[in-house]
Amino acid sequence: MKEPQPKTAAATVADVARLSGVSKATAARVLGGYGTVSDKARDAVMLAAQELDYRPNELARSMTTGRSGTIGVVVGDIENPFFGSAVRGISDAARASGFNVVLANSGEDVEAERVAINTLVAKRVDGLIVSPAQESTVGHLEEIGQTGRPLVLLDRAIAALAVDSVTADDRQAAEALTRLLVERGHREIAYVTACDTPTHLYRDTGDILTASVRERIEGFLEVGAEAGIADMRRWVRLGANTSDATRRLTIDLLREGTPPSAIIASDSLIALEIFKVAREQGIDMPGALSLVTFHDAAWTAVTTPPITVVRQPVYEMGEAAAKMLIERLNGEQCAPRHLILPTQLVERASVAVRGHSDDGPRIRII
Amino acid sequence: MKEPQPKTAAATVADVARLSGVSKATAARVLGGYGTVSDKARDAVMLAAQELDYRPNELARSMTTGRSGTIGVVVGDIENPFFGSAVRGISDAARASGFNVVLANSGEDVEAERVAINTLVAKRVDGLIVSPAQESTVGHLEEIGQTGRPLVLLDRAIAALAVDSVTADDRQAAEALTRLLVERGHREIAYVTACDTPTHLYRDTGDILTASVRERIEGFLEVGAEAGIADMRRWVRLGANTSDATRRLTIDLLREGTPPSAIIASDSLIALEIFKVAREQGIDMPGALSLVTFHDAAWTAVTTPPITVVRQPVYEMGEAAAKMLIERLNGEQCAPRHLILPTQLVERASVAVRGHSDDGPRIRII
DNA sequence: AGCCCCTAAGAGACCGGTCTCTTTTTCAAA
DNA sequence: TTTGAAAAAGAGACCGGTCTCTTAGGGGCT
Repeated sequence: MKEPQPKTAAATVADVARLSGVSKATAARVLGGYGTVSDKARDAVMLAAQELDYRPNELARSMTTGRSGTIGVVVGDIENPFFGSAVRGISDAARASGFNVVLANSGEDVEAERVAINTLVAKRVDGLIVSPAQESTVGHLEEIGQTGRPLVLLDRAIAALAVDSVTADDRQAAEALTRLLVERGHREIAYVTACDTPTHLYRDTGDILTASVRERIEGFLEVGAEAGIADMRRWVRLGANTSDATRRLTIDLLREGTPPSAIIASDSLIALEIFKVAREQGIDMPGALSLVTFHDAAWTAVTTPPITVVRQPVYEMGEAAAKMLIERLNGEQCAPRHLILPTQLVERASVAVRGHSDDGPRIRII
Repeated sequence: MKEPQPKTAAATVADVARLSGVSKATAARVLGGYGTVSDKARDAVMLAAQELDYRPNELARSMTTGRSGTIGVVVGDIENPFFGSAVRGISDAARASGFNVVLANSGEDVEAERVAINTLVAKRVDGLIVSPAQESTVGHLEEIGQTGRPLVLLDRAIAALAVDSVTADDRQAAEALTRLLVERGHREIAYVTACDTPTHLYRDTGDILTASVRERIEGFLEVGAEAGIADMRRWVRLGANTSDATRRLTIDLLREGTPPSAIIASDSLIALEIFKVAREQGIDMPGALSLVTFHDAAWTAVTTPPITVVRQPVYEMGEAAAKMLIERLNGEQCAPRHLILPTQLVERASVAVRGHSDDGPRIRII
């Protein structure tokens, strides 16, 4: 029935036209599904197309139409389940509207991010969804707008950039988490994040170049201040961007003169590593150490104790970002929109109640 | 210095040529980095390019060169950490060789897979990496070859297809897992997989359309037979392809007259759900139920008890697949290669020793 | 029959690069 | 100075589609 023709070059519209005895224009109309064509011509063309195993060349099509039907996505690390879910949301929404996804990993490195964006623009993606590594370096993001392509920021908004964004309500979430701990009697609460500064030290929120993390730290500090905890800032720990770094940082933290009685992890990868360290060191959880984290990763529900988390609607964030982008591609011209999705505190069992007398069990690592 | 020109159409080689006062061909030589050009001309062109904020159009370039510098990847579900790691491996290797990745989710549905492949071919990806949903339907995979594009199968080989593949040693892994359980005295061992048949019933390995799973079940059955366990086949359970399905299936399994004393989960998503069910039902693990799984997902190390797993080199599998594909793209012409990476049994604490007297604790769910 | 409108089809430019082929320039050796 | 080969630059076809513009037919209406 169908003859495989491995060596022959792929059939083109012109080939089909020739075989079916119509002009290239008519064949193109049938194959491209536009214009008006008689049934007779249509049948002839379709037959010839099948005969030649014609496959349209989207590249050529994109070239003339100026639309590639492709959206570029740049995330920090697709291996992180957070981005895994987000990309799935993006990709489902994109497919529903006939778009494809080109994926690039930045490894949270701005330079890699810049290169990736340039490549994607060169490939003529119709629009981009980016989870920017840093807020301070935005030149490459601004350039996207200059090329006339819409951009949607995912998970991390940048105030200086007048573009759409989809984020979770990080500030509120951090406040809820911190307040929970404070209400349970905790006063030594550490906040551990993958974000980093050149000195690896935290002085003020201006140091933090990732909006979502900054918001969280602000919420954390504010609730601490409200509760009258002195020098809350010293409890912020940066640079937990690899499992090794997290491990070292956690051990150092727990070895200090006054170790924290509770830790807030900025993402589930960090929480996992902290959990492992605590378990290895034989630290009773939550008795001696409470742990809460952002991102309701699948595993947080099955540990002993299960972890209290803030659930971010990650899949939905990805989905919303893609939908926003596609609206822009369909001509939506409104002012930049900032969609902030609500989070949900999921209380499980990783937070202990501490007496105010400060006589709870103490961690001791040698 | 640089003038943003938002409304102006993107600058082309011809524009740059005009401004710099050279021919289009010369400008193209400079911008495209080929041919020989005088320093004077080069400088003029570069200056003009900067002035106009020239950005190359990869689409146009691909059209003439016939190479898009893009590889298409079709996986079942990017949300599954298994594929997350694999895609990261692919994407890192691809980038190292200057390739981009277009990602498509099949949702383990052959029809969606077919559509995705057609789209990717239409987009003129240089080659594809596919984790095929079914072994029985290969027409769309064969067509890839007919278009002259190399294909590498990931995680699931298909004997009928003469193409490269990268898999883990599933057979050996299943044998190791089953043998471990048998040696610990287990004789009622269930195997739970996401694969399914039209009847949802398992008769023989011919029913299983995913090579990796078939190999695993064969290994499972063989070790069972060696151990003299009667009718091992009845312990194979299919259709755990959503968390709800897994949950129902697990509860049914544990309610049977003779429930299993151990379960082998075919992937970490299934294991997670089984673990949750066991915990909810108050089943002592491993005392009343042992659990082992394929895929050393991050969480398996932190549960109580931690789960004994088979570690597959997932990232490396993705990496190897991409490297193989790129070799083909660079003209490698050898016969199809089948790379089988070794797995590793990671013994943790989810397997109990059972006495031969069959008097261990029994599961009872009402 | 004459006129008009509408459908169908063809011709050919165009998108933005690459690449071949040809012509001009450069420069060193004779 | 002449000569010749190599280097540099230009002209224009080409990739495979889309799309505009033009021309050829086919009723319906007066």
